Amino acid sequence: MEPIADKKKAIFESTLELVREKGFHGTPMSLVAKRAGVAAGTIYHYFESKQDLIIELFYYIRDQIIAVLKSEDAASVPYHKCFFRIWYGLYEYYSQNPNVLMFFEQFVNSPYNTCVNEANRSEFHKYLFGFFERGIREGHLKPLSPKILGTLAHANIISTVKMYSAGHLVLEEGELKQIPQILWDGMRAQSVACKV
Amino acid sequence: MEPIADKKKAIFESTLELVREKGFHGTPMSLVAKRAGVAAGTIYHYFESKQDLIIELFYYIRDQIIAVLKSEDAASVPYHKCFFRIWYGLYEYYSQNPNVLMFFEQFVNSPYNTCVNEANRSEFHKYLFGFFERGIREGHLKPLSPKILGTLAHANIISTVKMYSAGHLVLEEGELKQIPQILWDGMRAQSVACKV
Amino acid sequence: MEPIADKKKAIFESTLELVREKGFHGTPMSLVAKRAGVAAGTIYHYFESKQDLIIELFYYIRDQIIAVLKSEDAASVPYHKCFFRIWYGLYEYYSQNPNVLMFFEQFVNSPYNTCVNEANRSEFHKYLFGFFERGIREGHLKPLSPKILGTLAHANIISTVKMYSAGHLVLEEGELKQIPQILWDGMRAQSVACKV
Amino acid sequence: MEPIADKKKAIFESTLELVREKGFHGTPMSLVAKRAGVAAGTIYHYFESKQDLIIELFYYIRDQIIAVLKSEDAASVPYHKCFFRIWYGLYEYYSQNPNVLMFFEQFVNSPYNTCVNEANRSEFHKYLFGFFERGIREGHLKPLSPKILGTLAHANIISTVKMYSAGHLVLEEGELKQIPQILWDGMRAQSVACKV
DNA sequence: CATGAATGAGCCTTCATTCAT
DNA sequence: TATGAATGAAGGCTCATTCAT
Repeated sequence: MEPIADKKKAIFESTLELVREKGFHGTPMSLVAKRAGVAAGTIYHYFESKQDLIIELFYYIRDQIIAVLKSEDAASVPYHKCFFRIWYGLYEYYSQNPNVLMFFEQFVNSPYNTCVNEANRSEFHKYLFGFFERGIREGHLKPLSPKILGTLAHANIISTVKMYSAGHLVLEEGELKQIPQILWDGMRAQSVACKV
Repeated sequence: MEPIADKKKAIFESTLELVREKGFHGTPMSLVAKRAGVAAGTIYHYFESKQDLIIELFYYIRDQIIAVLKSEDAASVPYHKCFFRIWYGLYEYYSQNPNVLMFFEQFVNSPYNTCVNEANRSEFHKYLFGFFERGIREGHLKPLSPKILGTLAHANIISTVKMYSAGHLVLEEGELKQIPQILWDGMRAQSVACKV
Repeated sequence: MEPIADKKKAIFESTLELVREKGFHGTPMSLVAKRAGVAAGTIYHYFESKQDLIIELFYYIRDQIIAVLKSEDAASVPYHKCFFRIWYGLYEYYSQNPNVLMFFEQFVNSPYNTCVNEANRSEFHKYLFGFFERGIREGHLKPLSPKILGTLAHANIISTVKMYSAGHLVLEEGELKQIPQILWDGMRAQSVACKV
Repeated sequence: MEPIADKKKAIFESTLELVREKGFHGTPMSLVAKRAGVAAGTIYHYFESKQDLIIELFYYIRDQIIAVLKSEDAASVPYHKCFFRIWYGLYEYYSQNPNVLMFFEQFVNSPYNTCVNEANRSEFHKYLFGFFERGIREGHLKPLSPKILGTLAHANIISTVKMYSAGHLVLEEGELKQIPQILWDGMRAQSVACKV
């Protein structure tokens, strides 16, 4: 992976900020350019169109998130522990990159989403679902579809971040840690759960 | 609540369809008008501006969802049962009104959202959180913030609907019913859970 | 043929003038609008795009020229006389509508031309060639392809008008009338020509 | 006349091709550069501006055409024969260089044309008209203005080439040769014509 | 109330031209 | 000489909104 050109990165960051502040529609290319410190025309050296910029930005972010997933998943660590590490890893990433989260949410519910081919879109899901598939196979989780468990888990993380961002979540000492616990309690194989 | 004028409703439905098909940005007033079978100017007799139309539509939908909540909640029914009835009620509603769900998701992540005052926005949450507050108070659920439980539950429902809409969810006999079960298992008071 | 809306005609005339003055490329829609006395957006009520405007204008003009042809051709008049009447008729029309001529020349040598389907483009030629076909059939003209004779005749007329417009043609009493004479002398059946 | 630098010639040829394919407006400097195999900036070492490139290209072509004229005109050859040789010479040149013809036609009807001073523009005409002036003086042609005869003759040639390029001209054995004949029959002094 | 032609600000995009390397 | 990334003015087009009918 070669390093991304400075200007290109500046354009990405500028877009990310503006989309959060004003939404896709409220983010003209002229403003993206100004905040990135480049001329309007310059964007078109790096991206074919606004749509292309948005989609490439999506890939750029997706790769970051995949990197988080990979760094927290390890076959050598007990599954239970990985589960919580991934939860916290993604939680941290999204919390510290609120621009990313809002961009992602808007992207998914936008017409741009339909322009991303299936293979590219689910690169992230491949990793995520893989982790849950393993949990099911090894008997840690309820025997449902990995897609279902993965999707629900991700939704749980994102909702938590959004509550926090919106100021609705009081982060008392122990409150945050109970949220992945709810998820785990719901998903773990019940026989194990009640053996205690 | 007086009944909504026919044209107003037609405009609402037209907007809802178009926003799903083309997103906010791809939904010009002229198209809303055409599909609603009215002239462009007519919309401005019912709504002050496009923003006003969007926000009023948000309220219109929110009220439908609140109605679902109310119809499934009943103090006379065991809490556990209400929980699942609400889950299924909202699941059904969103499934059968996919326009609504996409509109909602887009609305929340749009600049329009910031124009809705806090009181109005949380009308729905008041009911939702109230239900979870009761569950905690009566000892059915883990003693967390009702906001957290309510938000997580709603995210769980919406994710399920979206999986289904995207065709990722195989609705085998028993698969669907396990999803609210995951939620319940995660949220219920653990002492109770393992007493069995 | 219903009368053309006032605004539409104003846009046509404005375009015609500007294209002569500044060429296709030097004629922005904003200027077309300003000179036509309408707003820029208004043009797009009447035409889908700049290309559409140009092409419709082409048809508009073509119909005027066809009308000239038709008004001068008459089976009841001796062929020789019709020939000269048509020559003068077109010459007059082009001379008095120099905007039209320059537009036409530019249109033919522009990429827009390829957007006009064959049938539409040759509506004018159908009439023109028809006249020469008759001349050949009746033995007035050399037995060549009517397409060739028609095309050469039209080029002759246009060249004459352009010389005049450029100021290169001194319109002495008898000079102009010798030009169609050259054409006629070249095209008429030789046996007849030298019988005299 | 020093020989033209290789790159300069490549730029000329590239421009010529592109103008035919896409018209003036559809021929950006960046594309000219790419097809010529040079960088965009390089063009500006050879030409001051796009306008300068176009105008210099016009002269470049004009000189080629003048060369054709000169090579076919010879005082030692009977006038009648020269007339046909020039006709065929130009016809051949334009037919084999269709890029040239389209460029020329577009140039004449473009705003660039007004930038060429009169003296330069009519360099070609000087030769052309000179030939017809001689024809008149020597009694071979009708006693009209040489400008008129020359212009009509040139238009006749160009029309023929364009018919051929468009595929409208069936080049049967004898058909082509009748076209300059038409021209000659029209222009030659009539007393001579009918003496036969 | 209803209409829809008209408006014009603002957006995405192109492209002739420059200049640091 | 040669390069090509960068510039930014200008153009085509959209669309929320108005208003005369």
